[in-house]
Amino acid sequence: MGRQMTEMLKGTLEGIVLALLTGKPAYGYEITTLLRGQGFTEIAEGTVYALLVRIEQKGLVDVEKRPSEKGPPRKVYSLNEQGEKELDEFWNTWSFLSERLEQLRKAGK
Amino acid sequence: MGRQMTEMLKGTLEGIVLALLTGKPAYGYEITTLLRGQGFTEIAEGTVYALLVRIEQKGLVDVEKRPSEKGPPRKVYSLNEQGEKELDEFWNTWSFLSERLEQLRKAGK
DNA sequence: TCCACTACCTAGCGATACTATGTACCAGTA
DNA sequence: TACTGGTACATAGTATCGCTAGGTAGTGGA
Repeated sequence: MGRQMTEMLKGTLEGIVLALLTGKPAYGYEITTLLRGQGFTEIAEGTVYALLVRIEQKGLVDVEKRPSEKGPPRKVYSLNEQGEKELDEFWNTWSFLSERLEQLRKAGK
Repeated sequence: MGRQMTEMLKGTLEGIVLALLTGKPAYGYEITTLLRGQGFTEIAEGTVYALLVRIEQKGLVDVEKRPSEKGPPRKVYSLNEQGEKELDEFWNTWSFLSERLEQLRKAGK
């Protein structure tokens, strides 16, 4: 992963995962492959699991264990009310930053 | 500063400062007030100086010391060729992330 | 003399993504 | 049986970066 991308993902990756969970619960392995499918090809598996532990401890998601046909049981995460609130704030923060950066980009050329 | 914003600035603040420097050299105190003027009202002064040290050590900027009428001498930073290259990469990384997030936002509602 | 503004700098801290590695379950196959 | 590969989760250690909380120094005005 590029150094820039690694740093830029700090803070945004959590929002990305929360966004992925809106409406459709998912488990860690699934989230990793989802991210890879969306172009985040170099996200480390361990990064995702560590993030999931964090958002669970922050109380942003509910967890349910479900058996899998193909391996160890899955931990399915679903966004709860607090998680939705956090996601709202994330979009607000993102919008602010995004607008400032687009202005800067325009000004630059 | 909000926790989310603090984390999201990681990686982007460097790009923001490099963008501010395109075409118009500036010194640290000036950059801090510029940032404040653009809405980043809570950027800590120390953060800016530490960042400037970093981008200088990475060779992204040239530095020139100039006397000031109102205080200690200023260190004026100007973007060099390598800095412009880094800024290009920054915009690429930003664009990638930005597009993914806008897709996610659309999908979410 | 004291305060405010200008201007720069730094040590220590907290949060987060990455690296590297380990564990475990199952199916197919040689 | 033994091996391989895919599924699925977990974590210790590291590096980076922004913030906190100070400090130093020059100038001018109350």
